[in-house]
Amino acid sequence: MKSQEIRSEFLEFFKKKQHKIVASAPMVIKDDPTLMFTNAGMNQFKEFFLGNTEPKYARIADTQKCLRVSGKHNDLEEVGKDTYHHTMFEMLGNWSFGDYFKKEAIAWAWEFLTEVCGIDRDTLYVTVFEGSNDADNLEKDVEALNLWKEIVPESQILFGNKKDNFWEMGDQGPCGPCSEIHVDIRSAAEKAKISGASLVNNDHPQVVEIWNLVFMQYNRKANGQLESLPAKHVDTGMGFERLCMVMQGVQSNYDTDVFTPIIREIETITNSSYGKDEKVNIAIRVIADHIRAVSFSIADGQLPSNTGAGYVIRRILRRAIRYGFTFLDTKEPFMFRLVNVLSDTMGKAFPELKSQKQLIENVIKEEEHSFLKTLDQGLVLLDTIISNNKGNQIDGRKAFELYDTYGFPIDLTALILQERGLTLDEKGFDVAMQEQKDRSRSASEISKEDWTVLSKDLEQEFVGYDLLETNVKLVKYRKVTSKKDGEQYQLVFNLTPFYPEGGGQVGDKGYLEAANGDVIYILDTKKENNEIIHFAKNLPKNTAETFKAVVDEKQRRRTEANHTATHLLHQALREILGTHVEQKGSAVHSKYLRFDFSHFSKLTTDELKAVENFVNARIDGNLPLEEGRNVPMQKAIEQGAMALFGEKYGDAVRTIRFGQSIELCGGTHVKATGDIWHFKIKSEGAVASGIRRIEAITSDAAKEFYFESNKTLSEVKDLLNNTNDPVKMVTSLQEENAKLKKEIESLLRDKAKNLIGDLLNEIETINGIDFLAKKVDLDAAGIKDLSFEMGSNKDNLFLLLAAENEDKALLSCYISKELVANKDLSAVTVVRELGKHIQGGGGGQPFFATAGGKNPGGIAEALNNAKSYVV
RNA sequence: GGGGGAUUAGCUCAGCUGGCUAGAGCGCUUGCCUGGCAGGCAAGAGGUCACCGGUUCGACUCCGGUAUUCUCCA
Repeated sequence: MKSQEIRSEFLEFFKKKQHKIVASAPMVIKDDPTLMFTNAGMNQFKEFFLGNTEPKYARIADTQKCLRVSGKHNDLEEVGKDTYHHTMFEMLGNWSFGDYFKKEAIAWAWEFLTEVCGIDRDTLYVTVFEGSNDADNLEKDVEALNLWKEIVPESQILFGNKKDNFWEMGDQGPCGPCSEIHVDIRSAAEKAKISGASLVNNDHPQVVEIWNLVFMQYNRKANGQLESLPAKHVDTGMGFERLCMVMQGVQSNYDTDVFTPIIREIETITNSSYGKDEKVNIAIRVIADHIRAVSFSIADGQLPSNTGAGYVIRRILRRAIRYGFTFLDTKEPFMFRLVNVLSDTMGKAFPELKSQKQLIENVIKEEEHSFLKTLDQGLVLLDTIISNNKGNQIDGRKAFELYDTYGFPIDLTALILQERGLTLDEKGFDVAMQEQKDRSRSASEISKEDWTVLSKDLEQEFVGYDLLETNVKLVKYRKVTSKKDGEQYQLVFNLTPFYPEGGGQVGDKGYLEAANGDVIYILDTKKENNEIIHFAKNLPKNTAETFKAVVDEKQRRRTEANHTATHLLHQALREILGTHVEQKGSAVHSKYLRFDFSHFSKLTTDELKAVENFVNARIDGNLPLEEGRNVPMQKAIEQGAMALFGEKYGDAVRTIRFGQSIELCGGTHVKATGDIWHFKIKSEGAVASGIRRIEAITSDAAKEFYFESNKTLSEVKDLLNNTNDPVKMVTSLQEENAKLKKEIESLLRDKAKNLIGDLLNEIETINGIDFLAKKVDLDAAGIKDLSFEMGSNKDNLFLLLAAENEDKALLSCYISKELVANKDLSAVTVVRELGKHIQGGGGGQPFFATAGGKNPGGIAEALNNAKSYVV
């Protein structure tokens, strides 16, 4: 069976069991601070398990793209070395939210594998949780055991410990026992030698887990205790690539038709072959895996960058480039050429790959380019380190610096050292790395207390679209402590006018007012697992009373103007540049807006002007806001609303329309475009290959901008005697200035010549040395010029010049190089010794030195004593 | 968010421990030479040494801050 069919058979199977089939959520997570990427099929349903939101369907099934590269599940460095680890993979899953439980989950899993997929029953093993004797004191999962006994021979049922058979998504949150299904795909001969049962959960590449059925029945609290969940859920996950391996009768995920087209392409592009040399095999697997992870992330709108999720993507891409560089001898960008075949094979199930193909290629190519440059630079630096090194071990700290500051991969360093017969001080490197980690951790340490729940109000309504002020009651709160912000309280209300940060728009600020007039400031508002969390410095004294919640109106109004302007800008760009323009990021603050979009070249001045005019024309039109709340997704799309890739939308969406601009948007907007007042682009530039950024201002900020530039202009005009053409005036002033400068220069040159002439005449010859000590009326630079000029006229010159400037004394001494060499004279000693008379010190080079001092009265004395050096 | 590095001519970069009248290669301008292959020779223009402040007789160089950017950690 082809992988495409396996995927659709799975979805079809559960559709028949009354499951709603939903689309994969984006792989990059945007509204959960605890997680950067979707790392399990259940992520998009987390809020249902936590009970923050009521699910619309009790049964759901899907295929979810996942990425495991950081945090608890970190497989990155394993990928490629074996045949079954991946960064990105698909997770097939079926869910029950308070609906069916263990009985159906077990029976259906078995039915799908044995009847739909036709997998031999004798090759399957199942595991059941054995219970635990630790603090949790959990019982054996007898319920699951009995259910399995009905369909599987007991010899194929095994017991698993807490590590393998008790699933937890993190330190806190829902959890429960699980049953795994493993499959033994070894040859008959090998099966005869060792029983499959003894190899389950033993990292055998051909006895692998393919499906995990999790039975969520507990909630883990911050203090580590478990409490029973009111409604029990089922969460299952089956590795798609592994299932394909079993179904296609091959021994490795990389031999399934999910990967073979990519591998063939790598072989062609890099002129290598898979299956001969293990080092090459590893490199090819790394590249085949990573190109998927990176391409999907970019399609989800996450570009490689140097922070957060973007940094993880960059690291994955660089790891692949590195393997190519070392083992496939690729010294030019090549990964971007794989996007084509990837989009051909997976574009059907994931259309974002097809529509974003050009962008994905551009971004990857650009990254490859810059990393190859980093490698080049690193190779040079490593060469210098090696040639300056004594002994045959390289200091670990040096290697760490190379890695930390210049981004040169440590394994490449080790490899190169090995080739040259040197060793790396790995301990020193590890120590330095640990120090770096400790620094980062202590800087970002954050501790959260358990929520104090005051009432069980499930619906936390957002009323901020209509109200900026309303009475609220506290539902729950907790204290969080971090090094950066100190102690803060997170507050959740039954309803709130505060907009939580999202869709690029910043969270609202404002305050809470108690009945007695006490005020608590709300510093920021964010969304976490579909709850609106308000950040405050203090906790109200009486948490039970009703508060007046007031949003900072000025900031909100300005932000709204910028948000609406962002929509109009988006429309303008698509209208003027073309429909290839897609939003790639957006930041809406009260002071400015920032909009990133896909476009291939720099905008011309004319285009920028046209965009500005387009937006301002719509502002002049004073288009009213037409808001649709709870519009069915399908209907919104039919109306022409723009949905963004990498965003998660529900079935009912909110549409925002101003004239012809319609977007799906949860943000807040002006009542009519006239409120924006004016739109002004401040800058346009590139953020990545194929991505441009526009920064702009509106309303008060635009007023301020014009006020300021107008003020400057009037001041300039004022200075130019109120001319009505300041540009012409300044141009002619500049020309005149340049002319005058030249004239002054030549005059000064003449003057210096005369001065030099005079001074040359004053020189007395003492013992064959041309000597002169004199006070002149010049600054330090002038004296230097003069000295060097005179020095070029005389070969045996001893020149001491002094000057007085702003109550300070300056001495400078020039001694021709011949004298320095032959007579053992040094200008440095001269100025140091004579400097005493002016209460100062100095230095320089043997043939020219200067000294400064606080006592101009001593200049005469210093000049008088100069002669002693030549007599 | 935290650490480290970088910012010098249009471009790519030197400039050690504070004192060199801030340099090189490429590019540019001008002139001359020349049957070519990045033509040769000569002359020249081009610098707020990122910005602000401090230390010092003296800062491209040292210290603090800001901006931009690279990089590592989270």
